[in-house]
Amino acid sequence: MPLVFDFKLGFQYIALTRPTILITMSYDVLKQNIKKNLNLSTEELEGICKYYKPFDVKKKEFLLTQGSICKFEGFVLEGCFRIFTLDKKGNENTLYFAAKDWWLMDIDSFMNQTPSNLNIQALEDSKVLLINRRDKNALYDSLPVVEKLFRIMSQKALVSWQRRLIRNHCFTAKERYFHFLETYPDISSKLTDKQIAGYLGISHEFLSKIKKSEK
Amino acid sequence: MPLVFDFKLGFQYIALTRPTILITMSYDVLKQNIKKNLNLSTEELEGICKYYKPFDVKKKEFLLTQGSICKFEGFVLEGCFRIFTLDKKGNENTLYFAAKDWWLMDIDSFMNQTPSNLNIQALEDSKVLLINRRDKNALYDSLPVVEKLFRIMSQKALVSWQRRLIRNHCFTAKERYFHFLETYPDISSKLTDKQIAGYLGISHEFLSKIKKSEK
DNA sequence: AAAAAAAGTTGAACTTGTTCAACTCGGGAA
DNA sequence: TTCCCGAGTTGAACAAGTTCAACTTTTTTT
Repeated sequence: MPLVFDFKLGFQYIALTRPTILITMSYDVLKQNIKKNLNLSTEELEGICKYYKPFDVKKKEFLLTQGSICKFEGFVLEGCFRIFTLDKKGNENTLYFAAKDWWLMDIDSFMNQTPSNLNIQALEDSKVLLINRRDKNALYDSLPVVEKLFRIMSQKALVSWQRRLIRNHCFTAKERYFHFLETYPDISSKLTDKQIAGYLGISHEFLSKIKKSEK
Repeated sequence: MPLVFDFKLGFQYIALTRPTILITMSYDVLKQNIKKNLNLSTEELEGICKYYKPFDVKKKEFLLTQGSICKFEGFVLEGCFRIFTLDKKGNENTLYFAAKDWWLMDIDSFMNQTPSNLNIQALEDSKVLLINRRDKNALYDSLPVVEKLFRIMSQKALVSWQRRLIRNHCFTAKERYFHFLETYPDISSKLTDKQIAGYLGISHEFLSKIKKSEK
C-alpha cells in the first residue's frame, strides 16, 4: 500500500494511506458542497477537484497536533473529526466537529505557516480529501473563481461563528445542549457525552446532570 | 435599563450627511488597511476606494437595527461603533466594537438580504466609508483581485472568532476582561464598563466586582 | 445651573456550573 | 475469558456569575 503523506506529529508518526478502492463517486460530495456556494461549470468543478487527493484516516489518528504546522486543507468524505485545543488546565476544548460534507482545516496555521494551536483527530475510520499549500495556491492562480468560492465560504463560516458566540453568551448550557442536538443530529449521535461537553464548554459531569434533569 | 425598541429603524429614516470637509486623506486609512492584507498597485487601490463613499454618523445614531436589511458594508475612518444584539431577556450582547481602521458590517444580512439580527450604533461622532450592494458587486466584477482581498480578510476574521470562542471557554471573566484591556487599549478607553460587560458576556455588576477585587 | 438620566458600586440571596471522589457499566485488548 | 480502561453517574462542597434593590456618582439635557 503506497505511503503518500507522512506527518511528524509531535511524538507521533502518522502514515496516511491512499484508499484502495476507487472513489470517483466521492468527489460528488465535494462538488455538491461547492455548488451550494457558487454555481460553477462542470469544467470548473473538475479543475478544482483534481487538486484534492483522497486519504484514509484511521480512528483516533491525528491529522494535526498543537505545535506543528498545518500542511493541508481538507474536506471530509466519510467519518468524523474533532478539532480541539488543550488548555493550561488540561481541558480539551472542542472548536467544532467535522463530519461528511464539512471542511477541515486550521486556516491560521495553514495561511501563515505558524505553529498550530489545534488538534484534529479522527473519531472513526474516515476518508478525506486533502490539498497542500502549494497546490492550493496553484488552484487559486489557475482558477480565479476559486477566490470567489472561498471568499463566500469564509464569509458564511464567519456568520456561523458569530452566531455561536452569541449563543454562548445568551443561552444556558442546557439550551446550548439541546440546540446542538437539534441542529446536528447526525453528528451528535456519533459523539460521546464527554466530547459534546467539550464542545459546549462545560464539564462532562454537568452535562450528565443536565440530561438527568430533563428525564 | 434594557434598550427597548423605541428606535424602530424599520420605519425610522436616518439621514446620513456627507462630510463637509474634504477627506482625501481619509482614504489613506483604508488603503493602509488593504495593504496589510494584500499588496496592491496604486491603480488597484484607487479602483477600490472610489466605490466607497464617506459619511458622517452622529453619536448614538444607528447604522443598522435588528429586523431591517443591511444595505451597506463599511469601514471606520474615525470614531467608534458597537455591534450588538438584543436577546429575549433584554440583554444587549455585544458582538464587537469597531473603531478607526475596522470593518463594519452584517455580512449575513448584506450577502443574503435577509433581516439582520444586529444593531450597529455609533458611540461617538464618527466618519465611515460605505459601499452599497450594487457597488460592491460591481467592485468584485471590475477588479477580480478584490475577491482575493476579501477572501483573505474573511479568513483572518475567522481566525479571530475562533480564538475568541476558545477564550470564552477557557478563560474566566476576569481573565477575559484584562485580555480585552490589553489587546484593545485604544478601544476600551472609549467604552463604559457596561459596554465592556456586554462584550465579555457578563453582567455589569459582576464587572464592577472584578475591578474591585483587583485593587 | 438645575433636573433628569444614565453609569457605576455594593451587599445579600440566589442560580449555574466546577471539582473531587467514589462508584457503575460496557467494550476492547491480552 | 479476564482484565482494565475510559465513559458515564451521582453527591457534596465549592466557585463563578446573576439578580435585585438601594445607593452614589457622573454625564447629558434643558
